[in-house]
Amino acid sequence: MEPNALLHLDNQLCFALYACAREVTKLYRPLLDELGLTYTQYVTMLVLWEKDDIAVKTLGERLHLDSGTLTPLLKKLEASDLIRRERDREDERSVIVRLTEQGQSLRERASGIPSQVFQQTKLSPEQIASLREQLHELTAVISLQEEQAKR
Amino acid sequence: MEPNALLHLDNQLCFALYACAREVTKLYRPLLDELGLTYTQYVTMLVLWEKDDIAVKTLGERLHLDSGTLTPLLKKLEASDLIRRERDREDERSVIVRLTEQGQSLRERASGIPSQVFQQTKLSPEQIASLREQLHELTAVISLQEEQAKR
DNA sequence: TAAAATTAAATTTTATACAATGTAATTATA
DNA sequence: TATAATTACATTGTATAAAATTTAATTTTA
Repeated sequence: MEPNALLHLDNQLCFALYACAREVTKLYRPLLDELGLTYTQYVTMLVLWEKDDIAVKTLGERLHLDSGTLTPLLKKLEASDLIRRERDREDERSVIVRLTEQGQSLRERASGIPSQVFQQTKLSPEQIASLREQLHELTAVISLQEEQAKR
Repeated sequence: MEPNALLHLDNQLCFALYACAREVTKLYRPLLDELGLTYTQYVTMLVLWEKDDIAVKTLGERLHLDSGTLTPLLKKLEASDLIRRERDREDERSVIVRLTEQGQSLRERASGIPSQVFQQTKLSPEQIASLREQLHELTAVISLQEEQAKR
């Protein structure tokens, strides 16, 4: 093997992931601009479109994001009238997020986005699904490691 | 098919990538802390360890990063005495980056990192290689799309 | 049940990302 | 060859990310 091949950029899975994730995000930008959303705001809305009336904590677990990222992001979505934030009366430590009418209806305008991006990837639905599952598994393994590392 | 299944978070390849990339980066953090590097600084050093004496432009193409990200990052690496930045005398528009002695020698301290991370992924070398190649291909396809979109 | 521990958000700090703009140097062209 | 176009980098502004700290609320426990 070549000397130090393990340190070569193109041999790093981490870099392949890092670069690919950013390129894919870039594909969304022009589409999301029309909705007035950033990519992170978009995935936040995806979660809420599936089920709103959830705590910031729950959102964070779903998105792998903590309050340092979510709090300002949610305030912006609230300023755009897409969501409302309200303290949970049962447990005042929690903040509950719910969609406004506008937030609900934005879903329709977003509904065409996945297929538009899909076309640009030039991958088959099977390739997409396979890649997605490999990544989900890897993410799950790593999340578990990090969970355990905390103890 | 379920209504709007295309908009479900777990069906998005983009989110699988986005979440996985961040989790993998988190795995590196404790290891890179010992070297005093952030993840982006680490991949920058990987490029330079392969070949230094290159322009910021070249670095950016290799890393898919622009000067808005690289300029401050390189200034920090210079402040840490790992690199030097110098105008190209042949073409004063370019800035050439080269490793210092310290930058060179940091390579040895970094050499064990890839295998340490590899172990934590619980993937076989073949699975890693396969996933990496799928991501490289997808990145290449998308980069090409974006290249063409500019015209 | 009062004190200690835990939890959920918010805040602060540091470091990316990237679009848009500015500037200086270089190259192309009328 | 003067000027227009291009190029490389730096700067500015906006939006993440994530660690660390703070605050307020809730739960556990001695």
